[in-house]
Amino acid sequence: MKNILARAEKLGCKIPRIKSEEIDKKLAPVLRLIEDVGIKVDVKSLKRLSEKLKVKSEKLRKEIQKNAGEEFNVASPTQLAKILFTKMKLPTGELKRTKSGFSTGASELEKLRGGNPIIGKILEYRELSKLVSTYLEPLPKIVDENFRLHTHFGTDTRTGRLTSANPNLQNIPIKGDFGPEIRRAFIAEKNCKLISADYSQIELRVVACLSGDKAMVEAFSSGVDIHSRTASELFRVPIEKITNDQRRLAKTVNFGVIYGISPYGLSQTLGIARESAAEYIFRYFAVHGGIKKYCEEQITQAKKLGYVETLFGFQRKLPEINSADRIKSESAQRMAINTPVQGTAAEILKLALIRLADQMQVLNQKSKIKSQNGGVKIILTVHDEVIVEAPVKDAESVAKIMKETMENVVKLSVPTEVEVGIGDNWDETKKV
DNA sequence: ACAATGGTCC
DNA sequence: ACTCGGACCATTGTA
Repeated sequence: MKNILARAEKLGCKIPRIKSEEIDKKLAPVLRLIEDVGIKVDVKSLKRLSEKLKVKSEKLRKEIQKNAGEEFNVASPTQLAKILFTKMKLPTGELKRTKSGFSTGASELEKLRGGNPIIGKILEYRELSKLVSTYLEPLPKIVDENFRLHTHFGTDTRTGRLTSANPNLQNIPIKGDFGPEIRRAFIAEKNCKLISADYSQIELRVVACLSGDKAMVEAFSSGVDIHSRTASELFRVPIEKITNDQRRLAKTVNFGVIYGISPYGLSQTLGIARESAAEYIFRYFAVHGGIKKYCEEQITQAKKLGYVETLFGFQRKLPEINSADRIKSESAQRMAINTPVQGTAAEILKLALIRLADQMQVLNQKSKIKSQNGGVKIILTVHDEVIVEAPVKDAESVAKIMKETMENVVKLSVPTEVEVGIGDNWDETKKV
């Protein structure tokens, strides 16, 4: 059995000769610098939003209790379940169970929407209180004297990804009504811009590369929208006739592939029957034989050698793959599929960070940029994204350099496209 | 102090 | 008889 790097090179990839441990060693000082620089936050707007959402959520709490006809702790899943299912006798037919009773998780409550107006209010209450208690209240308390937040990165993950903690800046909201508003509070210093550069579909591109799947390599090389292409394959419809719903479903299937897809898992996230999910998977693998083969080979290797590895040699042991417990062995099988994908994508980003840090140092030594506003600085990274702060006048050229650098850090068998955006705040960098 | 539950991100 | 991968954090409720 050939290892993953040898296979990739046979497929035409140009991979720098560096091991994952070496990458992490070079990365350490880069991460330290990013942590020390930090990212500026508009504390006032966070506090303003916090107060606003607290008022809204308090109103909702009162309405919920009124509907329930009782004062109880809405934040307590046990008390909430008692109200919904014992007192109000809402239907529990299809609902998932927890150890103590019926689940009140969002995906379960979603099934009860329309059944009673209390459900929507609970979901909205949860959304608002989450934002307030996890982001809006804590973050302003931990900014430094320059209103900057300093995260702490870690490298001790099962796949080689980075972690971010105290605070975690890798799960700052982006969706919903208030996600963008929160991201608008992550701002550039005076006379500076934020530049965000993120790899487009990096994990799927890695799948294409590691598997050599012809249809997928062709899709990425031609530059079509990958989810629409998948939808066209699944529904056997020309790509121009794909509906939004079809594309959304195909997107979920594509993510499923990265995670080590199973009919049950896919049916859960799509909220469809297991049989339908199985049919989609069947169709997917009928078109993407190379990916099917990749999955099988990863499982075979894990069983034989006890581990799987990434393009740069990071290894993850998977002893449970030979377990008699099917739950455990199948879980290990999905890890065997996912770890090389997620891990390789992480390594690509790490290499990009190292190269970017080098380039920034060179840029800052060309005294022009240097003196003004402290020069160009990497201030955050979020799995497939790098955010830089740069003087306004340098923003355009820095953006170009970032795109160029990141796209060329490795040569996969498909293009590694990077999207860049410039703005006064994090949200703005994602627009246009 | 710790597990369970739930939720945010990529 | 039911898990789609990887993280961190808040709250509740039990120990």
